[in-house]
Amino acid sequence: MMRLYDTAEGSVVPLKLRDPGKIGMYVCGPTVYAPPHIGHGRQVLVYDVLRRFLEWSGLDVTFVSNVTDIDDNIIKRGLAEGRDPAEIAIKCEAIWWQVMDQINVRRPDHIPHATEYVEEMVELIQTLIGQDKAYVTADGVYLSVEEVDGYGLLAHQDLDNLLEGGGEREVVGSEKRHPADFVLWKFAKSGEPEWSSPWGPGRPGWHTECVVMSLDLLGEGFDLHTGGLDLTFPHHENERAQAVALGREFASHWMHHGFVETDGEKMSKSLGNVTNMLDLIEQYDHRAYRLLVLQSHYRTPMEVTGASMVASETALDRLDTFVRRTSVLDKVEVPDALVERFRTVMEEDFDTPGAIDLLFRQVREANSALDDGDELRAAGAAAAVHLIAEVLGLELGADEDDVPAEIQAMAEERQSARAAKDFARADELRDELHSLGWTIEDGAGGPEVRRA
RNA sequence: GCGCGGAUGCCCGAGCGGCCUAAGGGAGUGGCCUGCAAAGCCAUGAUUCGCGGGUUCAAAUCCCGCUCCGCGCUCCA
Repeated sequence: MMRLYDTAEGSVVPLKLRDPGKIGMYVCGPTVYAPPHIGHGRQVLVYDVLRRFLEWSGLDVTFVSNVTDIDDNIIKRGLAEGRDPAEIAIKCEAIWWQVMDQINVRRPDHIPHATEYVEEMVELIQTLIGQDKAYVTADGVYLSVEEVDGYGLLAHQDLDNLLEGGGEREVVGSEKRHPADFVLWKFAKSGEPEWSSPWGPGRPGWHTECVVMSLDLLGEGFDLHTGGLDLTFPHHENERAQAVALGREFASHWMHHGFVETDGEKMSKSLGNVTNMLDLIEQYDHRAYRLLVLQSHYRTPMEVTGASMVASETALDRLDTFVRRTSVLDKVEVPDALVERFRTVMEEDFDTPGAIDLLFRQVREANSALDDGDELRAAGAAAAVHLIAEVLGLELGADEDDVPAEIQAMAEERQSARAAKDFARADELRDELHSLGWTIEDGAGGPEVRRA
């Protein structure tokens, strides 16, 4: 039984399922107005791994992640660059999926777009107005937060506290009934994209999107709602508020992941620590960031620097070398004890660092066994490594390039030189191969040539 | 100001009352192996867990105060 920290509860609790054997999860997806950054990267990686693990556990997972393609940020950028906001959204979404493919993040089962759900959103707002839980003002339609039981559940603060302090929330000169009331429908200013509604042309508010789409695709009382820590309030609070106002059961479990930090150091390409996923993938092994994300617990802040990316790549080399070394072993079943350890670790608040720990221990176990000539023991540990890596979405053992004839010839010449104890010539050839981008290692089974 | 979370070796990062003489990864050092390397293995590395108090037979882990950092209270993964 999976246990997860629930933001509403403030503690780790069993993840209860509405329908046994099935789980519906809603992951707040991107607003497509810029390329994904490493924060998005952590987000998609965390939930991609969770999904893979839940499926491996035998659950039938419905994974929904939206694309926000109506938003102030998109409009703002369109205005600034004199472009059609819709075109920006389409382009940015294309880049998003391109990045997802490159980092081996699986596509959601459903990808609802805000633009496809405007009618349903209007309907929802209409219902709320009919119940006098929402009201129309000069600039839009607002939800009356005081009508909502337990508003502040996720924020862990009451309404008064939420209003004090640093926020720039509009209070003075507003027609809002309560300062915390939030917008469900924004009337369009001239030049802005608009959809028609009974109250006037405009666009839906961000918080309305996700309630409508999650309830539509996953149904009332769905299992798991996730997102970044920053979405807890107001976004998720306000989604819930609308559902509660409507008298509908919303998500039963709230999961939030921590932020990515960069040591106060400016992230820049020249420093080798970049914030943009496109640059990150270009500069490092596309699996390196996944491994890095996996190595820290999803709820704690995580440090990303060029150095940690390089460290992650080196660890990946170790894993790839291991896979190469063990590929000749007979395939055996993963020992039950290891399967259970993996499951136990992961089920306790999604402890991926614990899983990575287990993974590397098995690597050492197998290498050690191999050094001792115990292939059977090595095969079991190696099988565990493959299982864990697969469930975590880590692709190991990169494809080997074919060795060209001339490279092969040089390797053979080196071997002859070694046999003749002409080590000077042998080392010369090894250096030459290296400068051509090839590595040669003398293993137990003879020299092995591969791409450096 | 209020709320939530973080501070652990050279770096990343687990641990969250006794199994901690603190996991795992990366870097370093010594050794085995190797013609030399590489890979791999073994060993080594925090007597200490931001600071100051306290509780306890026992604290990195609990409580109080403080410092610094992040997030939220406005759009944000």
